[in-house]
Amino acid sequence: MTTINDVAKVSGVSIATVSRVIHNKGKVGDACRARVKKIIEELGYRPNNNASSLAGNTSNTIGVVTPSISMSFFGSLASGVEKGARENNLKLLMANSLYETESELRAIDSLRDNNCKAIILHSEYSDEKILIKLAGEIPGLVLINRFIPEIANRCVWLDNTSGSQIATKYLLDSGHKNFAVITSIYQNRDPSHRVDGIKSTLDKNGIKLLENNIEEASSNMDGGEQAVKALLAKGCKFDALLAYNDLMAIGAIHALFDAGLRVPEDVSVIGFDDLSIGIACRPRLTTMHYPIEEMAIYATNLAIKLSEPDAIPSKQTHLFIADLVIRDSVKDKS
Amino acid sequence: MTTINDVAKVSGVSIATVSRVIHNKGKVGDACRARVKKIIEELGYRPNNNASSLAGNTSNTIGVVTPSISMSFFGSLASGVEKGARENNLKLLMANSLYETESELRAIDSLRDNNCKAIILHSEYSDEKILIKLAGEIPGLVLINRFIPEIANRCVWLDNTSGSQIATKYLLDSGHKNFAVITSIYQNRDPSHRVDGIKSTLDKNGIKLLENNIEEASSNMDGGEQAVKALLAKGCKFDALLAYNDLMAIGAIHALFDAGLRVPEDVSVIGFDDLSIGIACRPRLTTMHYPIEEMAIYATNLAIKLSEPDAIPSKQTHLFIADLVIRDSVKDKS
DNA sequence: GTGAAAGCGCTAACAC
DNA sequence: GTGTTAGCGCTTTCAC
Repeated sequence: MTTINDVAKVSGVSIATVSRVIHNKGKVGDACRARVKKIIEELGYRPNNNASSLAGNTSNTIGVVTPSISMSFFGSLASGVEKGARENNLKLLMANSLYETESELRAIDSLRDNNCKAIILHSEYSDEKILIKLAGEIPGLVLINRFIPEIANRCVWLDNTSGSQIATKYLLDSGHKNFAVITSIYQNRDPSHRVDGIKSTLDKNGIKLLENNIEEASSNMDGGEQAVKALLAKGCKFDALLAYNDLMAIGAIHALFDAGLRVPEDVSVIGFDDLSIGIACRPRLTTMHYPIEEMAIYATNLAIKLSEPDAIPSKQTHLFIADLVIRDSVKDKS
Repeated sequence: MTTINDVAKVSGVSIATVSRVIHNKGKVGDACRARVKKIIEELGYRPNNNASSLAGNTSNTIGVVTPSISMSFFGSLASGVEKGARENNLKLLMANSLYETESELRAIDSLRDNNCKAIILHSEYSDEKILIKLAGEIPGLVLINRFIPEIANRCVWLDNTSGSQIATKYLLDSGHKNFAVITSIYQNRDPSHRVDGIKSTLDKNGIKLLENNIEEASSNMDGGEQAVKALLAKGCKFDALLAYNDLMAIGAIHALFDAGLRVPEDVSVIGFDDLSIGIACRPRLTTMHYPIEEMAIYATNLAIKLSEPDAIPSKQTHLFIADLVIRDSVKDKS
């Protein structure tokens, strides 16, 4: 393995000079710089990141922790962080948190051990106190998809409420009158915000969403099917169905179809997230676009900025808005 | 930041002893070991990975490079590597290669700079020579989804030919007679092997697959739609359609449906890969399961083994077999 | 059993 | 402009 010493020796300069030309800083004579560059090239020298991280007390890695990278949504998230990292010439360290607070914490620790410059954390299960403490300890920590007022500036999140308001409004505008909602059994954060958005919009338009028309289930395709079956079994009548997310929406479409109902002719269905799976079903799913990749890139840049020693604290939070993707699962009755 | 020195000082021993208790090796008195452990706990000490990598000339990271982590298939791959890494107490470094040889190489280099112990590489665009050279330089390099005879032992791959043979056989056994194939415009490796498997199986059963019944397109949903439209436009008649992958298969189902053909009543469709998207369409897709996550875990363990200094070279290659997942897109006419 | 000490490859003062 | 040098936090040989 060729080291900075080898380069220095061959080029007949000191390692300090080599270091200077590598990082393009400090003063180096033009001829000297050119020669060293050439030697580096010839020798195929590449700096050892571990050594420079150790010596410089920084690292060129950024970490991301998500529950499970194999899920489409988190794949997009990771992809965004990777892009951001690449643009900033950083390496990406990844850890799965596996949907529970204990392993989530372990994942974060493992990234810290590697001296990550910044960490993007999608935390679902750790409570706010822990996260606030963590944020205090790690300057480059940014939360994605979660808002905690005390560390507002470290949060990159989506306005779920306005998202579902837009969806509801769209259904209303296209002439729907009887609404049903299928949502997650875990009525915390996102699910509850989305339901709130629906209720408030309906309220404003003089429509009361009956509790009977809300069904909770797992937030996946199966859950969607089950929820719709339950709704139907209760004798619930509706011409518009708002699903917590795309997975549930697709399950819902299947259940509706199995029950002899046509989408969107009999029932309009709208999802949330805009996963690529939304164009695999028929009708293609109308949904709210969750700009997760864009948010992840943003979060990455933010985290890098915050990790710098001269970062200026701010009270600004970083809120994104979902927008409507119109496809074929909603009928225009207006 | 608390270092090994702090721990040593507080426990009144040398750093050598602390290092010994951390790694559970070498001889340390019981009382001493217990005390040091306690102090480590109390101080919340965590070893600095960069320092130990540097000093020990190894690292605790494993790298994975795939074209694009946001695609479902590669998400599963990465997920497998992550699992393998976690089981071995390693961190995962990730890099996207973006579908071209130049950035693929850059990605690999960036992982090497970090002293990765092992690297799992899904390479589509680099040629064999480069990969063979790379394998020579990096003991812990394992290729996934690619077979290169010269470095057979470093390849974890799938038997695409047998996979499509199984699929074809299934269609034959269920009474289909008229076959059509939609495949990728890039007829290298996987796509051509899969087509080969189909042709040979058909041949053996006295059926000739007409060139006219093979259509090439992009290997995604749109490509699947286009290919089927082209087939239909040519006046091609078929009751069984083999798609290069699930994405194309789903596109095909849509195109068939749009043309007024029912799946599977009029045409049976079979995919390949077993992406989760296969249950989002109706009928649910019958397909070949590509055990990519399992393969990735296997590859990770292999790479770790190979990276060890006393690794024994072997001529064994690591071949996996796809198996049939029967759902609803194939009709039993037998 | 335990400690001293020599690096690992690099960065960043500081000196010239 | 360029070189010297003191570490960064750790592993590992070698003494005792």
